[in-house]
Formats: sequence, C-alpha cells, structure tokens
Amino acid sequence: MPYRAKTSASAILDEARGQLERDGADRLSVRAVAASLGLAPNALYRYYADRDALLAAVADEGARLLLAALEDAARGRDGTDAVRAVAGAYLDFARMRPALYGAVVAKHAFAEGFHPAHADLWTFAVDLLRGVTGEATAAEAAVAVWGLLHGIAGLERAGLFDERKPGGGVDFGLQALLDGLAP
Amino acid sequence: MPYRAKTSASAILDEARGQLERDGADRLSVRAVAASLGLAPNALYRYYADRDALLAAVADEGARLLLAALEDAARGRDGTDAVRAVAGAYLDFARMRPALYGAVVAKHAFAEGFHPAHADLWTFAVDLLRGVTGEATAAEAAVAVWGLLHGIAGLERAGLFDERKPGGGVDFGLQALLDGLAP
DNA sequence: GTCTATACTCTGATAGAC
DNA sequence: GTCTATCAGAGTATAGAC
Repeated sequence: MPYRAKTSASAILDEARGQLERDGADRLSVRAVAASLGLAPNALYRYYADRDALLAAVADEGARLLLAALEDAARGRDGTDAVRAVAGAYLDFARMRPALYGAVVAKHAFAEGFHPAHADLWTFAVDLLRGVTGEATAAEAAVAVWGLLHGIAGLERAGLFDERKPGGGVDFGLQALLDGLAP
Repeated sequence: MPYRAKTSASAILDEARGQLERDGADRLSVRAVAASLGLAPNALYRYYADRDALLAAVADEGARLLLAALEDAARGRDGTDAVRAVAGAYLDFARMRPALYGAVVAKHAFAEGFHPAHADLWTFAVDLLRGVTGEATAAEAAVAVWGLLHGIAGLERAGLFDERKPGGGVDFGLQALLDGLAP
C-alpha cells in the first residue's frame, strides 16, 4: 500500500462543519477543506461523492447536534413547560449556529434520500406535543409549533426585527399558539 | 452618442429574475444573464455593482410581487377572514415561485440597506393583524402569524411533509394561533 | 458613458499515475 | 488512497474601442 490513509470521513466532516459555521454554507469549498487537512485539492472525493454529499453529511451532523440540545432542554419537564424550554433551546441553536441551522433545514433536507437524524427530530417534536394536545392532533400541533419556531428563526436571520423589534414577540406568539392548542 | 445603450437596468432585472426562478438562486450567473441579453460577459457591471447587488434587486422585485398578491387576497375582507385569505395567498406564492420567495426572505433581506418593498410588507402585515387583535398587540401578532407562515413554507420546501403529511396541518396551526390571539 | 476584449483567481470535477 | 495534471465555468478587475 504505497499511499496510506492520511485522513478519514469524520476528520473531513469536522473540518467541513467548522468551515461552514465560520464562513457560511455558500462558501464551503471542497478545496479549502482539503487544504486545511494538508491534502491534494481532490483527495476528498474518495470519501464524499461531491460537494452536495459533503454538505448533506454536515446537515445530518447538525440535526444530531440540534436534537441533542432539544433533548437536554426537555429533560425533566413535560407539557407546555417542556415545549417552552425546547422552544428556547431551538431558537438559541438557530441564533448561535446560524449556518449549521440553515444547513439542517435547507432545501430538500428532509426529503432527499434517507436522513435518520432528521426523522428523529420529527419524532421528537411529535412526542413533545403529544404531552400538550393528546394523541389525536399531536402531529398537526408539532407542525404548527415547529413552523412557528422555524419561521421566527428565519425572520430573525433575515433582519426583520433589527430595529422595530417587538419586545418578546417570540414568547407572545408561542403563548398564543399554546393557548389555541389547549384541549 | 456613438454607443446607444443596448440594455437597461430593468431588462437585466427581468432576465435575472427569469433565470433565478428557472434555475434557483444558487445558479444565478452574471455571465449567463449577459449572454441571454447578447452582451459581453461583464457588461452588467455598469448597472449592478456585483452579483449580490443584482440578487438584492431581484429580491426587492419579488417583495413587490408578493405584496401585490397579498393585497389582492385581502381586498374586500377583514378580520380573521382577511388573515386566512392572505395566508393562502402567501403559501401559494411560496409554493409556486419557490426561488423568488427564497430570495425575498433570504439572509439579510430586510436588514441590509434600505429595502422599501420589504418595509411595505411588514406594514401590511401589522395592518392586517390590527383587525384581529386591536392596536396594542398587532405587531406581536404579525410576527407570530408571519413566522408561522414562513416556517410552514420553509418546512414544506425542506420536504418535511412529503410522506407523513398531516392533513390540513397548515389550517390547523393557523386556526389554533388565531384562537389564541383572539382578545 | 457604454460595451468589448482579455486575463486573473477560485471553484467543482475527472483521468490516470503511483 | 493519494497524488499530479487538467478542464470548464464562475466572479471580477482593467484597459481600451467607439
């Protein structure tokens, strides 16, 4: 074996995630990742088919990290308390790791192929809302709550609240939605 | 005047919007737009400083089109009826013109510089919700409703609902939120 | 003042040698 | 599994034709 492995899929993934979080998803470059690892410009193609595959792997890793943060927030709570705590953790994640969050919820993040971590996120959300609405409408409620959080995060990132920030707009909306969802 | 103008800012904008809606924002190329207009690869730089400026112009145009669609939907209605009609029009716009919608709500769409069309969208949303909640909490309610719609649109685009579609998840969430907002 | 020609750098990607 | 070499395409800067 004239050429021994100098890297690994996980080392590449770590470096790619770092660059994505630092510079944004748009500027994630296969070549830059390779250079940071001391490799030839195309060495990564042994591990990931193309740039999109690398991005998808970063997104899956991000979904795992997000789920872990949400589970932490929910531990020891239930009902609307749990939802409120999870909502805070969700928005914190979106605020503190915007590029990684963007990759998690990017176009086709859920649909394309099989993404176990994304499926786990969805299962977690439905389980969480089951404690508020009961079994019958848990899925619909999960869509609503997740939608509200995702939307708030997106509008925040787009800068809608920069100057005309309505104090506590997030809590207000979540409270109203939980009121409306109460059985 | 030895050289008559072969193009104009609005012709460039139209062609750019067409290519963005056809191929997606990622693949909007200054060179391709120039080629479609029969110009040299870099002729557009007389009209737009760089690719980002062109993209911002397309986003502003998109915000104008979205606002027009929402105003159409609201005409002749008020209260929760108006909100429901506008919500339908909003999601239709996001579904039928996904790339343009994405440009309207993209990162820094609202914050960076002065975007009159985006400000008009925000004003419209607050006016709309004032008819439901009254003056005191109209802004917070607008954040909540817009957030819900934006989030649902984003999760739809990401493919969350592709196979486990909860029937009428959107209507369910909007209804719950309106219930919670009712004074 | 408007467009063309040219060139530079960076990107993703492929082919084939070792 | 990694390398070198190479390609096509992108954004963009500059110089100059008219």
